[in-house]
Amino acid sequence: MQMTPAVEKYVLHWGEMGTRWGTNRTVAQIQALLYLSPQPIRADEIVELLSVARSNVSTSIRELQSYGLVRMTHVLGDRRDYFESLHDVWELFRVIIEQRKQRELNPTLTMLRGCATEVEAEADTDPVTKQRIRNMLVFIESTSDWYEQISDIPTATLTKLMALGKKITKLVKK
Amino acid sequence: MQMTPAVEKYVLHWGEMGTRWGTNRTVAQIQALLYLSPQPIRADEIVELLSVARSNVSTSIRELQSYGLVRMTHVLGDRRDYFESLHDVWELFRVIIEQRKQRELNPTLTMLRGCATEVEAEADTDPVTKQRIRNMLVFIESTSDWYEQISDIPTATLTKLMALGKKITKLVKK
DNA sequence: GCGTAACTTCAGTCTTGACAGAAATAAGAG
DNA sequence: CTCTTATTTCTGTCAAGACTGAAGTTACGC
Repeated sequence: MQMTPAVEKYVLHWGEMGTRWGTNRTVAQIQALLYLSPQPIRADEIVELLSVARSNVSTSIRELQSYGLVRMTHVLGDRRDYFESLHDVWELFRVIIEQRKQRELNPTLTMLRGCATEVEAEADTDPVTKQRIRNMLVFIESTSDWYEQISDIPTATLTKLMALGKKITKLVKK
Repeated sequence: MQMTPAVEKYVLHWGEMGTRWGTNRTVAQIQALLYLSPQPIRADEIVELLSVARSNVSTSIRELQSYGLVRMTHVLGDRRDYFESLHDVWELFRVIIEQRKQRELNPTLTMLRGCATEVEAEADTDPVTKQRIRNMLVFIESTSDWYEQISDIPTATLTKLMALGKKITKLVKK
């Protein structure tokens, strides 16, 4: 793997975006690097390429592994660890969405269900407020259910569905 | 508006989630409060309810307004500003997604297009890397196009579509 | 026009979390 | 069993940015 200007641009931008997506710059940069790399690469190479501390690479890779975005591999006769990212973009985003669902949607669902029942008993809560809580619950619940169903549709089918775009509404209009 | 236990729980959780979604705790808490409130509320009420500084409320509301999530209203004979959130959950999320698209997807598209052309000229870039950049570009492009088309489908239609779930694949399979 | 009420901007403080470097652990090789 | 190499964990530092309180604006009533 070598840092051509285009690769560098990609990695830096990805790092920037990573900070907006709830992870930190280094984690996102490493993922970008592994995504672009034709071969699995070692931690010490990453240290070189990104100019970050070895310890930082270690913890960042651990994070990426915990998300299921990065795998460790080995080379015969070499005891150092090699790493590679998922390479299929769809698969990549499926994993990311799944993670976000786990960490954001599910806790919110729990909270909303709690609120919805709790609020029934509260006589001093405005009915409008009660309704708003229910509306949000229904929304998050259906988003969650929808995702649950969509997540195991094969990539090829999803691509076709997306290509349909708004034409898809014709199905439901009639 | 009054802070019953359920409302408090909702607001606190929403604030927590807000930090993950790229905004800060107070901004998200205020949005939650305004969403739940049956009537528009004043800045000084928010100060009371959330125990934050007046200045903090001021800047947070400005941020919410800039996103298009919150509107200012007035009461006859009262020169203080009142605020209310969008109340339709679908509308709310449409606005949020649109914002994120602007701030994340669009810049990434620009970067990827730049990289894709730039990389063509680079003889020392591995063909695999080149392909990976193109793949990502295609993915983000189609996501962006898809959203563009979906975004102006009316709520009622979208609800029906989502209710279909994976049944929708039948359309494309044949 | 002066005083006051509503709101905003600004400057400094505090908190959070990313990161580096050092110390600790593990795992082979001889 | 000791030395070396690879990796991880820990601790302290630093920077970004959220938040407060004070100073500054604006606009309205009298």
